[in-house]
Amino acid sequence: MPAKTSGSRSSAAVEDYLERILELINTKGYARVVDIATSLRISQASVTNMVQRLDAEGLLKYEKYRGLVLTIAGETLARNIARRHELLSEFLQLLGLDQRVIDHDVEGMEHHISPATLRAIEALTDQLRRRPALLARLQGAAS
Amino acid sequence: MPAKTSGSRSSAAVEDYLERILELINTKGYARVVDIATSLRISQASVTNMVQRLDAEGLLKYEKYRGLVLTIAGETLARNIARRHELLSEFLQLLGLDQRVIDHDVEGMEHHISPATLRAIEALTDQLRRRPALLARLQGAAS
DNA sequence: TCCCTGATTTAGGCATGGCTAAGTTAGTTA
DNA sequence: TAACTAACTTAGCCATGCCTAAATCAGGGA
Ligand SMILES: [Mn+2]
Ligand SMILES: [Mn+2]
Ligand SMILES: [Mn+2]
Ligand SMILES: [Mn+2]
Repeated sequence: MPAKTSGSRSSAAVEDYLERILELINTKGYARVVDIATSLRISQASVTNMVQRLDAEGLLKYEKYRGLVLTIAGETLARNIARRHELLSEFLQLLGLDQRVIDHDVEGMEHHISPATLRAIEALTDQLRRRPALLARLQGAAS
Repeated sequence: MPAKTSGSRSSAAVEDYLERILELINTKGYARVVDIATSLRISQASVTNMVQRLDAEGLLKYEKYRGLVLTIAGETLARNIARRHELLSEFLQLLGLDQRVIDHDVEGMEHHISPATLRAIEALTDQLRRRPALLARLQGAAS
């Protein structure tokens, strides 16, 4: 595994971990292995493994048996994926989709949205919010 | 590897292979290992491997050193993913995004769109086509 | 018919990201 | 302070997919 200065793109798994870790820190103040595992519905062993990898990649600081904190790089990535999640979710909510469907689809789609696409969907969402009539016409297709 | 009667969800890789195979068959009448490899930019060895797996899963019929044909199940899946690709692509084109960005994002997103979301985006696309004014207001954010 | 060569397959590896089972650690509690 | 236990780590596996290098096959030309 190279030193990973800044080049390599993050995988969907890495993004999901960082997103969840940030969320846990924001809601309960810390993110322990067991919390992350429960939240992502994977084993504690898998979390330990990934956390050690994220530490090696400089996305968080980890002390064995103790705890972890995101680095600036890690928090930046986490906020970025969180934003994609949030925006996509709002967009699909506007279309009247069932929240379970939204949660499922967004969790996958969020990893494949480039900045330009994100901006475009954001702009569209803004416009749609001002056009309830148009949105009403969409409801027939929802969920 | 279980018999795979019908239950297990297809992976993104499987969907990409099937989509490309169908496209090759539609454009040049057949899909050879070398064509699939070139088209997906992966090695011929990887294609042979996957093709044998798809045969085992009943998604296509494969004769070693000869050729392959999609089964009904395989063609159904292929048409399904092709449709998701097409629809997402049209939607993003409407938003004025650069085609390279679209191709890249769609290739990833298409694997995470459930039927309900697909219908909703389809309905939205239909409505947007009739509202050039609204779309014009979006162009500032594009690519 | 025999050979050449492009197409294909096989063999062996590697990275990612999961899992279970079996220890280890450390904070709480008696 | 000694032990209990929840949290954590380690060890060893597995599936998915992709790779390169080394065979093998098969169709067309000499
Ligand atoms: Mn996700
Ligand atoms: Mn997410
Ligand atoms: Mn794809
Ligand atoms: Mn596609």
